[in-house]
Amino acid sequence: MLAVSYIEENKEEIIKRFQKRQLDVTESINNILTLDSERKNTQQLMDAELAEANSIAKEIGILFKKGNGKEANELKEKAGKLKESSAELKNKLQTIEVKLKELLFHLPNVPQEKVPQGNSELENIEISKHGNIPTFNFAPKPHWDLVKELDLIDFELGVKVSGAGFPFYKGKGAKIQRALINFFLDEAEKAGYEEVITPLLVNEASGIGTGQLPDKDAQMYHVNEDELYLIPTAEVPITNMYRDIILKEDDFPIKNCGYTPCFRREAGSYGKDVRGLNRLHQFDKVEIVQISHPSKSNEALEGMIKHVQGLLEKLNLPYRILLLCGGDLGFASAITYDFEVYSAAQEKWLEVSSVSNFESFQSNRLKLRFKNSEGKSELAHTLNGSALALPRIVAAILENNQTENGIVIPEILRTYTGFEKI
RNA sequence: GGAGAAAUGGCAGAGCGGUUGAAUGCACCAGUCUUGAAAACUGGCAUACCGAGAGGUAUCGGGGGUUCGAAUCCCUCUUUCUCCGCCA
Repeated sequence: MLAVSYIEENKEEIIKRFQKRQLDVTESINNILTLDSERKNTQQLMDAELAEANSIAKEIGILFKKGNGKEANELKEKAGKLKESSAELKNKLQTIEVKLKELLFHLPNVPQEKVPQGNSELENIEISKHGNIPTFNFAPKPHWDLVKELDLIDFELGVKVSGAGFPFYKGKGAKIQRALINFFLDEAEKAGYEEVITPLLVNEASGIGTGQLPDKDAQMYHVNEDELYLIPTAEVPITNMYRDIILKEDDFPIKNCGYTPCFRREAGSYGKDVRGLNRLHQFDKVEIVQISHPSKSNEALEGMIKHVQGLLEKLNLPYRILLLCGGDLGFASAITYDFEVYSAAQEKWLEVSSVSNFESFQSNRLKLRFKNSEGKSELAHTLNGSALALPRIVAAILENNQTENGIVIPEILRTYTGFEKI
């Protein structure tokens, strides 16, 4: 959520920047500014009436103490009338505030200057490409065939027990999951991220804080009975640890990491790239989160990119980094880099990580602030990234490392798996 | 799940219808003193919104109500604690 004061001060620039998202926000920004000035006017009127009512109430108190009941009763009548009209103003103010919030909630974040304009993923910019795409002297098999032959992952069993998109990992397939989780967590810890184990169900306020609610509620599983949501990413509980908090300047940077399963309904995505591990309702991910001083957040973003790169290089996977164009940029993000790993058998790039700077967009919803050097509270910046999401990494390892006599486990993982080959 | 008690500033803790945005202590910050520090003393020390400012408004777990006036009374929700039950 953008701050109204920010919109007011940077109106033209914001409208221009939203063109990167292919959005014309002129009208909604004008509406926001009009509503906000209405809000101010109404509040001024209401405050004036309340001030008068308050001073009358005080007078009445004094009169009663003096035993001057007659005069006090006259004042009571006056105060009663003031109460009625201020209640009307209060209603009006609430209506305005609801409308204003509605508009602000539906306005996405302002893309950074370097974000390219564009409509869809086709216009994302490839920043760099690393590693070698493997070649085979046999026809490489896609991971869904490999996992079946080797009995590593059982999709049908998942369908029976839960439904599509909820696989069982078995034997060495399960071990690889655990190995990757531990490897990712160890690397994050080395990079200065403190590990947390979070709740997997969160309340509505948390969903609003990080921007999943009120708009994308169709993407989250909802436990109606208890008004809780299953987390779509550890970003939600980790970032919400800092909701309603005022930090000190020397608390920065705050770095947390956490492994969680992630639950996504993936409503409306049927039929597209959903085979095997490519798209699941439940998957595992290690997430890294930073709370940063506004002046340092882009630097922090660079650090997170380096960290993810390090993981992919240690796993020896060919990957590329994309700078997302405005049209493909997430609702809450000001700038996002995607990491894609090459899948040899599917002959395509699979997204395995998304690293974003949300600037103050989430902080404003979260009321996550810090006292700046002048002693004033200012919104902090939030960032997060996947480091990494498991399923497509597993897919790429299986597919890229297959040989005629088995799948070779990346060297770095062998101390975690305890085996070198499947 | 049942019965009871409670929720006040960074923390502890008063207040239980009327100059209470809130005593007091601790913590913290600044000043005096000191070569420096400690101690002592003096002052400051919540958040948001409105206002150029003076200042105003709201907030004592959340929401609603009674009243001219609510931290204080009522309703409701949430959370915590104690006891009982259940349970990895």
